[in-house]
Formats: sequence, structure tokens, C-alpha cells
Amino acid sequence: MTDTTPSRNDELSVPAPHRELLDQVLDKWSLSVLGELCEGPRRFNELRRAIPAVTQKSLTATLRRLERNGIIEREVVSSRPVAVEYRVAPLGKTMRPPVDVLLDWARTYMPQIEKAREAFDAR
Amino acid sequence: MTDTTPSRNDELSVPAPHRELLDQVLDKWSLSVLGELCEGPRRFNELRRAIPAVTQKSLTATLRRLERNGIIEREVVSSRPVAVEYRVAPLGKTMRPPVDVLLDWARTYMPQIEKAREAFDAR
DNA sequence: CTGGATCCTGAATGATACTG
DNA sequence: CAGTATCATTCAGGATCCAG
Repeated sequence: MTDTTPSRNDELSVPAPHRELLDQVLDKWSLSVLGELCEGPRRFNELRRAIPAVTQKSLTATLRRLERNGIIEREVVSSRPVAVEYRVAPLGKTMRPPVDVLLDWARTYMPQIEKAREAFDAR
Repeated sequence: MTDTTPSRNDELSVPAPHRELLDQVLDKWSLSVLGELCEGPRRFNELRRAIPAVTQKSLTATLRRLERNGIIEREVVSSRPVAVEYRVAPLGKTMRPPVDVLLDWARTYMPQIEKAREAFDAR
């Protein structure tokens, strides 16, 4: 079908690209992680500190998914004690332009969105 | 806050633009609805038919939110029986370029993402 | 026809404890 | 340090019924 609903009317289900995209790459934490990794390689706990609101569980899940999709790379730097480094993969770097365009839009029009909300809520 | 987490560490919470964006405009159904409305004005049940997987409840919620954010407009066209028409608002139209850029990226790189997944899952 | 109001369940997330 | 495991909780979303 045209979206993620795993209900009974999936059938052939050609995944709509935007659905895939939102589910896999633009989920709740991915952009925060990506933004951080764009600054340079980071280790697990560095990411946690950089994104205080994320829990260890969600961060792990986000990193795994991004890694699975080839957006980031994971490397075990050393054992004793274990150190793992995450970095943006080549495929991930291709996301920069579109993501930046999107964020530019957000920054540009956020004020208007706020206005619209106030107007709406005023009723 | 810096994200949606309504936990206790919200505090000053300057809203990160991407978080706002994802929560309010790029949620599960918004792009489907926007895509449909870009074809022209639609009424409630037309949207339901166009996006079969969405429930009435979710569709209503999505339309309300988009309206509140000034992305779409709602107009009661007639009473007896009630007819409501939804259309893309001016603010919504400004989203086209960034969204298109994003979807182009998705279409272009989806094959590579698939590859990455297969490679990852093969382990 | 266009929704609003309820009830209910599954998935996502949080908190906490534990391991290599 | 970098996770895994488990349990509790929250919450979006589905199903239904109802109303203007």
C-alpha cells in the first residue's frame, strides 16, 4: 500500500518513498544524531550528552537503524575498554543538501506558522 | 523543548526547528494529504478514498493540525448536506520545493538504501 | 457527508538493572 | 564504555457509535 500500516490491506505494497523516508531516516531522533555526527565522529556517550533528551534505548535503536540503512557507519575503535565510533557514511552525506533545504524552509517560515497557530487558537 | 519529550527536562526549551517540523508538518499522514491536495481541492471523503489506509480519526487530526499551522485551508462549501473543502494554503505552497528536493533524494538513493539493508541483514 | 466522543489495544518510549 | 534485558507506562491509532 501507500504507507506503513501493517494492516491486512498491504498486498503488493510498493513502499511510498516518503513513507520509507520518514520511517527510516527522518524519525524522531535521526536528524539530531545526523546533525551531531556531521560535526565529526562521535562515540556513544558523546551522542547521549549532546542530545540529552534521548534515552540510551532510543539512541541505540536510532543508531542501528541509521547504520542498517547505510546512513552512518559504526566502528569499534578499541576494546578494553570498548570504544565505538559513529560517523556519517557516504550515503548519509548525500542527505545534507535536501535536509538543509528543509531546515532552511523551517527556519524561514516558522514565524508564519506561529502566527497561524495563534490565529487558529484564538478561536 | 528541544524535542517532543514532554518529560521534566524541557525547561527553557527553544524548539528545535526540525523537531517542530517533523511533529507538525512531516508526520505520518501529512505528506500524503499534502500530495493529494496539491492536485486540487478535496473534500473529506475524497481524501479518505485517496488515502485508504488512513482512518477517519487520523485524517481529521491531520487536517486539523495542518490547518492550525496554516498549511492548508478549510472551507465549508455548503450545508444541507454539509460539504467541506480542503485546499493548500499559500504557506503550504511554499513547502513544495523543499519537499520535492527531499522526495527526489529518496527516489534517487532508495536503491542504495536497499542495498545497505541487505548487506546489513546478511550478517 | 463531515466529523466528534469513546473505548481499547499494540507499539513506542521511559526507567532501571545488569553485562562484556 | 557501550550496550542488552526487563518491566512499567504512555500514547497514537483502530474500531464503533453517534450527531449536526
